[in-house]
Amino acid sequence: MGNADLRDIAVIEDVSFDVLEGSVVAVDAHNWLYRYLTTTVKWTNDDIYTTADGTEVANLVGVVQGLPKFFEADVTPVFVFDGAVTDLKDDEVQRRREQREQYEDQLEDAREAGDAVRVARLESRTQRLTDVILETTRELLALLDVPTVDAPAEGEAQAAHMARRGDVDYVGTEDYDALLFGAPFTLRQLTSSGDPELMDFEATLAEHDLSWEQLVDVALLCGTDFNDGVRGYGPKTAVKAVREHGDLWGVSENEDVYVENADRIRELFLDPAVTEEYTIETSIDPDLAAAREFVTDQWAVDAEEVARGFERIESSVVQTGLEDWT
DNA sequence: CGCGCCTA
DNA sequence: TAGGCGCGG
Repeated sequence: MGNADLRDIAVIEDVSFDVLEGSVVAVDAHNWLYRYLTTTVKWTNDDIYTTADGTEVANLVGVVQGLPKFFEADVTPVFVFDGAVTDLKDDEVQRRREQREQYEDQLEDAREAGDAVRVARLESRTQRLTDVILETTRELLALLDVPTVDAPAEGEAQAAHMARRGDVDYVGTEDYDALLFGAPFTLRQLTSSGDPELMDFEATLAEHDLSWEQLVDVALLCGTDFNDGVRGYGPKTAVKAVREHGDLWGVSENEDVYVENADRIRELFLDPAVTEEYTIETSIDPDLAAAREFVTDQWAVDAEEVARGFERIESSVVQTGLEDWT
């Protein structure tokens, strides 16, 4: 079920944060948040991020700690939020829900058995983006004057569309799917401490002598978020087959393979629901006092947890502003 | 080369 | 979740 197969096909290089200076990145908000909640927060005490009534607000800490990385590199993030899920995605959502319930059962067992390592591992999988998390993230970003865009459907598709139009320079997501949505340049590992990876769409097509449509067909054979791959087809065989037979239909006729919903999934990647009704304001003027009040008073996050993050936001945004005026 | 299993 | 290893085709 390999999305990771795409990694073998993609042309990826390490870049330094310096080269991103002055650029705009359309960040897949759900992907970024999920990443933050499962990596950063996992190692720390849950209680810090939970309000008195048990509401999880670790996302607020994640936003405050995660934004300085962008600002200090003089990179403007645009957070793109998912809209409605497609029918196909519903299946996937359902599948994940079932899997999550399974994990939660296992988590119970592990807790009872006192297996701390297992508990930590399972906890990272049962994280989820609640309505409260999404809503409070939006509110905090608004207070910090960070631009957001609401996608009609897939946030990743919307981000890719914005990049294709030239309204942003990069898509930011861990997901290799961005390549299938035709995002020209995708940045991975924006949440981790090391250098980001840059995935190059045109270079990927050129490397394998494929068109965009053919690349999607290759992915359909290997497997995507929306379909299981065809048994026996990995990156190498799939590329070879598509090039030999032109497209998925050619492969189907000649090699007796069948991909369910192929035409719908193809369309999902090649012509997804996106909007051009958005504005991206790159000069950021955060209301830090209001943001602090929101996080530490309204949501009762320990002020010490976010003090350093707010300081970094304050100094980096002020510096950026000064640079802009010179 | 693909895949499943395992470990970090 | 990614990367390495050994099997089987």
